[in-house]
Amino acid sequence: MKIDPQKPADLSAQIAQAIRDAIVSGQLIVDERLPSEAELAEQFQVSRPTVREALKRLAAQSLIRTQRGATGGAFVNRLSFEDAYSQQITTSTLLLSMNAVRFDTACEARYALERACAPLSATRRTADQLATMRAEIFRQAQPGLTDEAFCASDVAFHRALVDGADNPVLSYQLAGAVEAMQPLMNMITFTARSREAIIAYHTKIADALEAKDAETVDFALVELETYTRQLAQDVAERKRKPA
Amino acid sequence: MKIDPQKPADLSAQIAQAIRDAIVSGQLIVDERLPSEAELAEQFQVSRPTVREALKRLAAQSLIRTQRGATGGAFVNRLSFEDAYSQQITTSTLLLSMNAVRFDTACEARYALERACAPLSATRRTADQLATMRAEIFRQAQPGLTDEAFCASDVAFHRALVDGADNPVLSYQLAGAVEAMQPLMNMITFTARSREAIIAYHTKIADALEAKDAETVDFALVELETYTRQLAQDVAERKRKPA
DNA sequence: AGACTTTTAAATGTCAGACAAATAAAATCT
DNA sequence: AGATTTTATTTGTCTGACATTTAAAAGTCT
Repeated sequence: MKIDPQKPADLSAQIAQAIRDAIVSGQLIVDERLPSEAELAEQFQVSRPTVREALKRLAAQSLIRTQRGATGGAFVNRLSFEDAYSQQITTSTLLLSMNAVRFDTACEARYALERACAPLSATRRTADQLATMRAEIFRQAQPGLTDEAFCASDVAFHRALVDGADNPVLSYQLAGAVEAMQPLMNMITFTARSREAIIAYHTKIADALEAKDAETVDFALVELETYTRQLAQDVAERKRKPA
Repeated sequence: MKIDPQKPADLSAQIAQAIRDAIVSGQLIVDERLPSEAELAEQFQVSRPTVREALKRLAAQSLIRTQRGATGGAFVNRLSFEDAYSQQITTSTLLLSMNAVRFDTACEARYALERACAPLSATRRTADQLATMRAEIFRQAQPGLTDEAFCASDVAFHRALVDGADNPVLSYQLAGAVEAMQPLMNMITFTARSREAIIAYHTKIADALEAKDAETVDFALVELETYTRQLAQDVAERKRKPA
């Protein structure tokens, strides 16, 4: 891990990469303490600020955590699913907004992934997750709900569906896909009638999950996808011809 | 974005979060230049090293890029799919290795997601992607191939399948799931017979994709998943009773 | 002796000021 | 006009210092 040729790029980036490699390859294990900043500076033959910049890079990825005080230092962090979620959501959101991904593309991806969860969810969903879905459906039916609140509730509903698969890896992967769609969905204005339609689909999904009927869940998801894409298309067309 | 109460945590983390929020919310747009480090230091009433640590955090997430020289500075980066891939692979790999996710869980997630791509891939795969899959199958049949090389080729094969869906969002989401599995797969020793079996499944998948037969692709993937999980189970049992 | 308080040492967090290197625009020269 | 040199700006790095936090060691009192 000591390797550090002084030729090409930023020293702090090189040092960060060296430590990152050591973590990923397992040379540094969880909760192990890194040498102090002064020691690392000596080891890499750089100054302490440079080492610190490298450590901050790693901290930004939740690969290490730092602690002050006598027994403090930088420790290899056990990456939690929660940390991974939030990073993924940030990344996915930016990816979608910065690359001008078409609504259809994002929508297709989201529902393809969600349908992958559905059969598992139909088998494993807990009563608790079912209750969450019912509660969100109830919330969505409230009059006077803003469009944004409606979307947030929609995300919570689908999140419960995904978590029903009882597979943390799947939940992690899908958190990005579902939540990153929210800003795009927020561009849609939901009329009372369209809300009613969406709630009907949600109810159908919840009912089918309760009955552990995977096929019906899948069918309802396809319908919901079609309907959502139609809504977005209408909005786009109305924008083109505003009068 | 100027807000910065000096109460709780590290200043550099706060500053990074403030700038990150400005980017995510769209206040700072792609390719826009941030104020110079000296100006930021003045603006936030901190020293330049503190600002630099904050910027390094953002650089670690590929949110900004820096450039030296007269017209240099820190610029809001257009997050590329490629950057997002590599970040996701690092995160997923660590998540799997650090949290001792069971092989079955990861495997289930991977194949669930891959099956989500399959119908799209059956419709849209290009001749080029098909050729890649054939080439990887050919490589997998070479005698004297190490287990690691076999796994790497396996990843490349499945990667081509996923890319066949022609949906960058899906490709991005699945890159992590597929590639992060590789270290786990590397723990399996592939006998000549098991390689033969896997190659047979791969061939079946490629044939079905060529024929645009989504149903057969799905069926073959299920078979491959079952077989892979059986292999892993055998390895685990042999470890328990080594004699 | 045991419990409490004080001191001390080690570590990260922050600051100030300086110089090096890169880079493009401005100024200068041929 | 074109090529060259100068200059200014900005990031990258270094040195040295002080502040803050924290736990262990030392000391004190009952």
